[in-house]
Amino acid sequence: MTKLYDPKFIERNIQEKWDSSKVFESKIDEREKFYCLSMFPYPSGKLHMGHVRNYTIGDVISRYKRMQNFNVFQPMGWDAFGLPAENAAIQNKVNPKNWTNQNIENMKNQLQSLGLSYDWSKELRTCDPSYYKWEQLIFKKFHEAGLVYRKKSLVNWDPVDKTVLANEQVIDGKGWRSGAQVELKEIDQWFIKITNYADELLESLDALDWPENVKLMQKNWIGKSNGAEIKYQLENSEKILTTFSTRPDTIFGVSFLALSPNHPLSIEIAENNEKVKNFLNLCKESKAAEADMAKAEKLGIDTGIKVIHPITEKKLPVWIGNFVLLEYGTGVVMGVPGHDARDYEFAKKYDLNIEQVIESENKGELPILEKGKLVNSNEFDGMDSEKASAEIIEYLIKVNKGSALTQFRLRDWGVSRQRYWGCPIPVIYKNGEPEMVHEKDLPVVLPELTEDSSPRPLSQIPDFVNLGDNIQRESDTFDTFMDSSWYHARFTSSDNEKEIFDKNTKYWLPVDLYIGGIEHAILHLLYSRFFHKALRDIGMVDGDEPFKRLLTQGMVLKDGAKMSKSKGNTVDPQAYIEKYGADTVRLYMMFTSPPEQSLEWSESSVEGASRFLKKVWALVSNRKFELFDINDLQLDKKDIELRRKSHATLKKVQNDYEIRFAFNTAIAAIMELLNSIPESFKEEDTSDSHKFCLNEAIIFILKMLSPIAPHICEYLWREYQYDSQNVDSWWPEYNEDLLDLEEFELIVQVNGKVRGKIILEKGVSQNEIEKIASQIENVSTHIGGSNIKKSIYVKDKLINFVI
RNA sequence: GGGGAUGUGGUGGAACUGGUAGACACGCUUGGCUUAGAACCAAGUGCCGCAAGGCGUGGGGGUUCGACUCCCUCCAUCCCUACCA
Repeated sequence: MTKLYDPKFIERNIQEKWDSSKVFESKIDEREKFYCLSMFPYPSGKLHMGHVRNYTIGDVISRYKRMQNFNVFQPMGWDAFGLPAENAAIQNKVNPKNWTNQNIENMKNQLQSLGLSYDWSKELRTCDPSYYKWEQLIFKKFHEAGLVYRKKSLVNWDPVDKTVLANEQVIDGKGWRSGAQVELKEIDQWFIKITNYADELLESLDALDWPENVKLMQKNWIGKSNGAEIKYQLENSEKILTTFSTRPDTIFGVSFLALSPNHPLSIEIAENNEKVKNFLNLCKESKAAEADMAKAEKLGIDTGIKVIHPITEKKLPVWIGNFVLLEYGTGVVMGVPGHDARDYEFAKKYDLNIEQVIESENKGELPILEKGKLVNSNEFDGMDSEKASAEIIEYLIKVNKGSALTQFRLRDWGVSRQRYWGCPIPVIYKNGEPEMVHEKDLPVVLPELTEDSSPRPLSQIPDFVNLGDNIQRESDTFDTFMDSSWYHARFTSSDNEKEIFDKNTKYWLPVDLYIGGIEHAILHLLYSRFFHKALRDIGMVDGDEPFKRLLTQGMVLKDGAKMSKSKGNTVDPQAYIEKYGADTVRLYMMFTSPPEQSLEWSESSVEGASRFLKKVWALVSNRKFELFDINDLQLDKKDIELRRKSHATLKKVQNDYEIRFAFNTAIAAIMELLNSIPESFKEEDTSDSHKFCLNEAIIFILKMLSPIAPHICEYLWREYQYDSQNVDSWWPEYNEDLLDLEEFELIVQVNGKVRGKIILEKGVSQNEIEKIASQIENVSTHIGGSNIKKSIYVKDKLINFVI
C-alpha cells in the first residue's frame, strides 16, 4: 500500500534540512561562479503572483546550475523605500518603518515557504542606514567626479495639500487626495549627468546577451540623432532663438517657430502680454507625464514676435506650443508643416503656412514624412535629403547661423524627491550654498517618527532641517531608483560594515543572469547600467556592465489584465501554497507559459500540476533502487525504446533549461517520458532488464524535475536510495549513441498537402522513396493522370510531388 | 503622440533552422470503479460533413514546390513613456 503524497509534510521536512545544513550559503571557491539575481521586491505586504513567477524562474536556473557544478550565488533583499509606505502610514496611522519591516517579515516567510535556494546571509534592505550610508557616499563621489549638479525642474504641485505629487497620484489633472487642480511648479533639484554616458550606454548594448527588444527599447530611449542647430534672429532685436532639427533639409519649409511654455522667452513675453500669460497658466494645469502631454490637445498662441529665416530672411511668426518640451533639444522647435505630422496638425488648426519642400515618389499628399528630393529650396533644389542636409549645414556654418549637432533624447536624471520615506540627500546649505556632508558624518540618518504621527516631507521636520544660523540640511530624499541601481553589487559585500565593496565583489560580479519583469526594460535597467559605469570610473567596481545576461518575464494576468489591487483581480499565492504545496505552485508557474510571455492565471491548471506530481509520487515512492550490470541483461524492443526516450528527454530538457529557458516544454517532455513507461515495467515481478530501464527513467525524472519541484524530488531521492547524496548534487549524462532511430516516418505531399505517411528505414535513396511514395493509394489518386513536374525531397523527412 | 511586444482548438500553450499545425496539459463527452460523490483508470475530442472530402494559426494581400514561421498592409490587446515599483 503506497503512502499518500503529503506536500505539507514533505516540504517542511526538506526545508528544515536545507536550513540546518546552510547549503545555499555561498563562498569563494575553485569552481566557475554563477551569480543569479532576481529583481528584489518592493515590500508591499504580500507576495503576488508576479513575484512567485520571477523567483521561481531564478531558483530553477540556480538549482540547475548548482547541479552542473557551478558555484552559485543567489541572494535576496528588499527595495524598501518608496511611496506606498508613506501612503499606508497616512491611511493606517502607522510608522512607515514599522509597516515596511512587518511586510518584509511576512514576505520573507512566504518566500521561504516556496523553497527558494537563497543565500539569506547576504540579505539587505535599502531602508537600513547600513545600506544607504554607502549610497550617500556614492553620491558624494559622483559629485567629486563632476556628475552632480543642481537645476530647476518641474513637479506636480498640489496647492491644497502643499505637496509634490507623483504622476500616478495625479488623476485627470487633480490631486488624488485633495481633488485640487494640480499645477506644474518649478523647483530646484539635484541632477546626475547620465547624459555624459549616453554614447557608451548606447555603444555597449551590442555586446550584451539581452533580449533584442530590450536593447532596442534602450536604444530608442537614449535616442541619438544627428541634425543641426539653427539660429533665428529676432526681428528688431539682437536676441537669437536656437532650434534643433533632425531635418535641416526641410529648412525652406519652416513656417513658424514654437517655444516651450517654460522657455525663458515665453516667460518674458508673458510679463507684458495678458493673453500669453493666461495661456502659460493654462499650460501649467497639465501633468508632467509624457504620455498625458502627448495625448492632450495641441494648443498654441501667437506671441506676435517675428524671427528672420537664416537663409531666405523671410519673417516667421513665433508661437508658444504646449507640446514643446524644454528638456529636449533647445526648447524651441522649427515648425515644418509640410513634412511633420504634428506641425501639420498645428498649422491646419491655426491656419499657418504649409509649404512643400520635399518630393516623394510614393506619396503626393502632405505631410510627406519620408526623405526625398528637394523642391522650392533655391540652389538646393533637386538634391536628395542626405546631400541637402550636409550642404545646408555647411552653408549655415559659413554664414554663422548654425552647425551640425548630435542630440540625445536621454535627459539627465533628476534624483530629488520631496518626501519622507527615502534616503536623505547628504547635503548641507550654508547661507544657501550647498555642501556635501563629510564622509565621516555619514550616514545622514532619516529622523524617527513618533508612533502616531503621519510622515511629512523632511522639509516640515524643523529638528532635522535647522542646524543653526543660516545652516540648513537638504530636505529632499533620493529617487528610489537610486537604491536599486547598485544593490546587485552590494549584495556581494552586504555583511561588510567597513567597506562598501570587497574581494567578494570582485569575485561575484558581474551578475551572470538577471531576471525581472519586462516593465523594467528601460528605467531601472538603464540607471543600473549607468551606475555601474560611473562606479567603474571612480574605481569602485570592475567591468563595463552589471548584467551579462537578462531574462525578462512577462506579466501574470487574470482575465486579460495585469493583476492589481485597484482592479480587484489579484490571486493570493499563499492560499495555493497551502492548498497544493510549493512544488505544485512552482510547477504550475513554469508549465503554463514560457517565461517571456504573459501568463494567464487559471485555477484548473493548478490542479493538473498537482496531478502530475501525484503520478511521480505513485511511480517512485515505495520503490527501491536495484543494481544490475547492463552486460548481464538482454534488452528487448520495449527496453530499448524506453532507454531511447529517457536519454532523448534528458538531452531536450538540458537544452530547454540552458539555452532557451523554456521550462514549459521541458516539463512537457518529462511528462511524456513518464507517460511512456509501459505498465508491465512497474510490476513487482517484472524482468531484470525492465527493472534496469525503469530505474534509469526514474533517476532521470527526479534529476530533471528537481530544479522545478525540489522538495518532492529530494524526498523521493532519499527514499529511492540510489546514492546517499542529495538529488541536486549532480546532473546525469545522456548517451548520444542511444538516440538514433533506424526508422522514420516519411511525409508524402502532393502540391504541398499531406496525402500519406509511411514508415521507412533510414538511408533509402531518393529514387526508391519516389517509387514507394507515389504508390501509396491516397497519393496516387491525387496525382491521377498528371505528370510529376518535379519532386522535392527533404532527407528522412518529407517528399513533395509537384504536379 | 512615441517606443516595444503579443494574437494558433472551448482554455493555457507546442511546432527550436521555411518542411506532418495543435506536442504536453486543462476542460468536455462516453465508459469503468463506487450505495452516491470525490479521487483514480480507459477511450474520444480543431471546425464543417453520414462519408468521400473540404476548411483552418487576428483580417486582407504577396514571396515559395511548401508559410504559424519571411515581406507589405490593416485590426485588436498588453507593457513602458523619465515622481508607481
